[in-house]
Amino acid sequence: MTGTLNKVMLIGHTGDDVKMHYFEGGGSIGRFPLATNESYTNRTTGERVTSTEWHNVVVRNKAAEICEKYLKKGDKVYIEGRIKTRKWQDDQGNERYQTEIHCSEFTFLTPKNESGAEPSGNSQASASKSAKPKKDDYSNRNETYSQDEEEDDLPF
Amino acid sequence: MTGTLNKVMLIGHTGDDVKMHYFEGGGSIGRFPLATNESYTNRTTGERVTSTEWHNVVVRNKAAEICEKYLKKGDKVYIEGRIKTRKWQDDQGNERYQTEIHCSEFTFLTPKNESGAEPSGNSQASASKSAKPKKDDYSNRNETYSQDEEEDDLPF
Amino acid sequence: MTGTLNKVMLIGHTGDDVKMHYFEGGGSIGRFPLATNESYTNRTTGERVTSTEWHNVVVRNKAAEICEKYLKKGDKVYIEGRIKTRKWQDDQGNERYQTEIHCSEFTFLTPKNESGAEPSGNSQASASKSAKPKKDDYSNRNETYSQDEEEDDLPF
Amino acid sequence: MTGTLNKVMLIGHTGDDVKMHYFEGGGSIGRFPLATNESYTNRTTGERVTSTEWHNVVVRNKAAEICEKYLKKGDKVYIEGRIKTRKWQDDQGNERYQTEIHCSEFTFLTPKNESGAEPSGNSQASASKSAKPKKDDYSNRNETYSQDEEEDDLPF
DNA sequence: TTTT
DNA sequence: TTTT
Repeated sequence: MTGTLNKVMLIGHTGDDVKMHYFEGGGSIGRFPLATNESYTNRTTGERVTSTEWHNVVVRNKAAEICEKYLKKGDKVYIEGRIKTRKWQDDQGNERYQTEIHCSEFTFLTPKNESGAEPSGNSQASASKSAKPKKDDYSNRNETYSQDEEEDDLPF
Repeated sequence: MTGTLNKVMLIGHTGDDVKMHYFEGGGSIGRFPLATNESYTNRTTGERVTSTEWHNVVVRNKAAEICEKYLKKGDKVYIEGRIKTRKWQDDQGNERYQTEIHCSEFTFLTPKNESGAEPSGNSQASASKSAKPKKDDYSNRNETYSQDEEEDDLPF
Repeated sequence: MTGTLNKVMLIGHTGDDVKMHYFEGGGSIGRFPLATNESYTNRTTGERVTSTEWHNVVVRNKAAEICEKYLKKGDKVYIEGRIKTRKWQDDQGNERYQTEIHCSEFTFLTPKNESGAEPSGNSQASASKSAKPKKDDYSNRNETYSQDEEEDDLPF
Repeated sequence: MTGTLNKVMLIGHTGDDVKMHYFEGGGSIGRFPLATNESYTNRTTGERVTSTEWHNVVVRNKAAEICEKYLKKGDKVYIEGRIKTRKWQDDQGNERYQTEIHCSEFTFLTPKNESGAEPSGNSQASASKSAKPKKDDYSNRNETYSQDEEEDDLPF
């Protein structure tokens, strides 16, 4: 609302497989860590320094299921979404914050035959069979997936 | 390094003035909170829900000084940068994390005469006087500022 | 398809009102020019040079109608979309190309009371009345609008 | 100037090698075509349609040389830059327009050993030898390159 | 702590 | 054709 923008674009490698969590109403979310790298030259020492930044990526519903199915640890992926910081309490009662990337769009960048684990069967089969595929039909692994932002209102 | 991308683009309103911190070597950083808003309709209740996301923006050196000078609490601004999560220890010795947006580019979006506080003097004066302005000369408030990413290697 | 990305993000001022075109099947498109500005210092002369870039923005259906209603000549707006180059033939039979920005998301950045022309009536009224607003209900001018990318397959 | 934004982000495959052009003063530009793909389902026929969009990418100076050296036809690359439409006259005296993507940043996405043609020698050698590498030293193919936007004022 |  |  009110003319603001909250947009994140990442290209990185996943640090783990997608961990799914299913809700009672039928919704689901998937989570996985994504690493991006920075490298720069330290001005005083002239040394090349590399550092890794880890992002907590969150995907929902159909998109989560697609990621769980096709995205394997170590794969390269483009992620678009927004930043969301969740507040929680640790066991000492302290307020803690966790910043997450809520993903609205993604594109797999690891070539199909190089992915850590490959789904069996042909992921491209279904599209030609269905005259009017639903919006969340994801028949082709090699496609940009765009999450329908309004498809749910899960409490997170 | 290795073909990754870590990019954030925000349009929001600042929640406070820029707080500066100066280092001994001459470097400086500025920090300010930036609010973005989300609004969606709760599917079950049909209610319109609005929520605010707060981002910790960090700017460095010359860019920090420009923001301190021209950016006032409540102003609208476009921020581009990267996500960086800093680790720190609280007084109980727990590891804590703080996610920041390290700004590399910004554009003021609040019209000049509407800004909360206006700098005295003419911010456009210097450019025409100097035949070869330095890269970090920011003579015009109404310009996109692009931080020279390699200009320092401050320990943050 | 195949893991590509085609993304444009613009903040600029509209050079004209939105021109609508209605199709027989009920679809519509709107077009308007958007100006972005660049300014840099000529290295040899030390002069400050300003240049304007004009973008041909194309919006469709409901989004087009919202833009037509609320976006006036001179307004500032954030536009997100993709680049599309259309081929056409001029009257001498030459192949010509026109590059357009097909808009999928936008956010008005001109404060409500400053817009060139204001719609009469309260644009915020409808949301609270309808328990389950349709996705393309745009009851609030001050909101990011996200076009449903798959809602049509118009031949352009 | 004046708080505008002109940003393009592409991930695509190059359609050709980089064509270089050298200026007398020492500057250079490189040009290459970049393909992005779109695929959607035609609503009436239910058919899967794929279309390719070609972008004219322009890089300058050091960045151009790096692209010429490391980027081969068919490689996947991330390109960031701005849209610029050039006006020219055809031989019939008609005004023609050509839209280009002026690249300010890029990241190679094709794994090193898969690129069409590999540079001989070790592209990582130079950094460790020089204590204070120049900003435009590009010792590592696997890095995001950020063009110094103000390094020249070529007339294009 | 912002804004509409 | 916009804006500052």
